[in-house]
Amino acid sequence: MNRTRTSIVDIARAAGVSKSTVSLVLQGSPLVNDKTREKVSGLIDELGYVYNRGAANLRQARSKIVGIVVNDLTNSFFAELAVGMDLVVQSAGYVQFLAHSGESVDRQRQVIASMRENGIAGLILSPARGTEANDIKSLADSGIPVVVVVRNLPGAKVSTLLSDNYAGAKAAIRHLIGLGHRRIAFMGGFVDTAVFSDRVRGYRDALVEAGIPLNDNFIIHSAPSRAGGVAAVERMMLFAERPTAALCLNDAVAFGVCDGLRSNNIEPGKGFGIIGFDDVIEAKTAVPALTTVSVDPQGMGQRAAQLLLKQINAGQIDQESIVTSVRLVVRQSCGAPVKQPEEMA
Amino acid sequence: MNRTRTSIVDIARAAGVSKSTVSLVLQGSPLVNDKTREKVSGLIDELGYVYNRGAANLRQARSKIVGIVVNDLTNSFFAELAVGMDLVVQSAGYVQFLAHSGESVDRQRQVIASMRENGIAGLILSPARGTEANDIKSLADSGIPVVVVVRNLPGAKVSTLLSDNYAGAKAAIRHLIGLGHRRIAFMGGFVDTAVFSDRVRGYRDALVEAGIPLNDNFIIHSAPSRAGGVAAVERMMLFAERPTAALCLNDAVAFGVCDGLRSNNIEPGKGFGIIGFDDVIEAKTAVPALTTVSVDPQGMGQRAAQLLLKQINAGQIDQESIVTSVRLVVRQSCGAPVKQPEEMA
DNA sequence: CTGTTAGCGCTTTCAT
DNA sequence: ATGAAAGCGCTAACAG
Repeated sequence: MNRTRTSIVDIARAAGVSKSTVSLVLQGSPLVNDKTREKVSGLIDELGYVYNRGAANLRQARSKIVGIVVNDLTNSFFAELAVGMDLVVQSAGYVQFLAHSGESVDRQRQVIASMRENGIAGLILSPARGTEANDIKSLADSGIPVVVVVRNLPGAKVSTLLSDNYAGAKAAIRHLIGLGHRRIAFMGGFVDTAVFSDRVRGYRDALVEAGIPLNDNFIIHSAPSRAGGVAAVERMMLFAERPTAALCLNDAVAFGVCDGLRSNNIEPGKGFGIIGFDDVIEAKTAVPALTTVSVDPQGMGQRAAQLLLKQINAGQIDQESIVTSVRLVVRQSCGAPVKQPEEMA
Repeated sequence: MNRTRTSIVDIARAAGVSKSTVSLVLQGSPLVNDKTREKVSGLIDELGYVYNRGAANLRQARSKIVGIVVNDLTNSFFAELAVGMDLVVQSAGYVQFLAHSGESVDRQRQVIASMRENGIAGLILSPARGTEANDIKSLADSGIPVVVVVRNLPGAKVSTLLSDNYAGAKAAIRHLIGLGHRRIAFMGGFVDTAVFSDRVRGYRDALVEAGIPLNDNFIIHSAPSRAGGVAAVERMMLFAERPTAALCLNDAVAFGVCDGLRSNNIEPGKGFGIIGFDDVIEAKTAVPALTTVSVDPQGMGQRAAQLLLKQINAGQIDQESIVTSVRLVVRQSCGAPVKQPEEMA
């Protein structure tokens, strides 16, 4: 209940040594005599001393605090991302300012500024929609490491963790093949995006790897939307030898494919294997049992934190490096246990 | 990219004033001449000065940092709780250390210690299972306000936010009455707990309020477990005039009631209105569409944060005060939109 | 209105 | 192995 906490000098006086000695004890220095160390340590918890890390930070001009700003903690994907970060941050002896931007760039800017004033050693940002490279420029320029996750920030000179579309597509196709499918389509999207071509490449390579002949008709282009998914199914229905499963460019397309299948009296999941990339995370709750390909959020969080800590310790920040994260996770909405397609056509 | 950040003296020198003056400008003091203020402010963002809150904290022996420790951020209930706290903490100009204990008391203890060293002005704790009053005693004794939420910590002399069982029960019954039910049972539990009697009191009062005669047979005692729920239904089936709905002591009982109804060929929700108190939060995912009575997590988070800030600003901590939180929220697992019983018996 | 002075609690040479 | 002294960046009296 003391108004002024007991400090290093209090325990120094009590032990009859100088504060330097106490400081050395605190740091576990080997230069201090065992007997004094013992006495000092005794006093330390006898007097209920608590270390003032703020003072140390000031003196040393560094801190073991990292900032984490997440666009939507309410979304279980991001919550798990945060938990993954928390795990490694904590084990490394750091603490985190963890804030929720609620997809507001204003709030995000504000909170980043505040964290900076509070002396964070680094920042992990899962950007709010509409964030620009500029929003983290001054921070990064001041030499504080920044790691961006999940969403890309074009033009920002910081390390970024995005999902590995190629590997993800490959894993998804392997999954379908493992379920016994041989005729597998790729639905949705056009050729002009990097995302599309990476995913198609993964799709192709996985088929080749399994010795399944490629059939270019099975790459069914359409708008990357729910309507596009419906359209793709309609197109597919015309085929003499129809696919028994499909990988969809994203979850919106996948929803559309479900719609399309149902109006053709095919039960998605049962009659037709279907996996969607989980891009439009916000829509996740819309179709409960959809199997999706997505990054493992906790794992991604851990990697992001590790990356940040590495940069902090190196005292040097990566410029322009883009790291990609792999890992297929079959998830339903709500992170509930996996539900697989139970039969195949 | 400077190794040493520009400080208050740098800008003082540049402006040809003393650092006190700069400090005053920073604090928006009215005692400073408009012209100097202008010059100083100009230099401040010209030189890219960033305020060192740590130094200020040290000098003032206080901080605008609060600690928040949550037992499971992965659970959407607690994630939303955290978001509610974040909202008010941030608007009050504070930052938060937010950590996830993962239901580990060790981890929790560790993280609280770390936050304390980092100079938090207060702590909000959603305790890990097994937490004891002792775990926060020294913190509270040192004069740092602590607010405990969701779970009670018997013996802890701190303010605590728990749900208001009486009001919750009342709200639940009103809800069922609003759906047209008149014969409503209360299932599960025995008389010896405060929780039980509060809930039954709410149940009774709501019925009286609606002019529905009480029928003591409709209070069906049973173990507060899933098995207890099944047993309660069996008992109920013997009644000549059966209830058409029930409020269950907790969600475990409610699950049991669902089981029991199904084995009697009654469809829960459709054939029989059923609401469970949402105590066993961990079980939430087990029954997707169960209607539950629970506190609004965001609202509770906000209230907790407000309470904490009030205590921080008062410079004085509540001892032994227990605040209760109201508010019926009809939720399914995953926080998905409400699904109501669509018909009544 | 503005400058001087004296720390907050710690770490860190540099002596001893 | 331990102490003395300086100083991190800021605020708070107190003078002027």
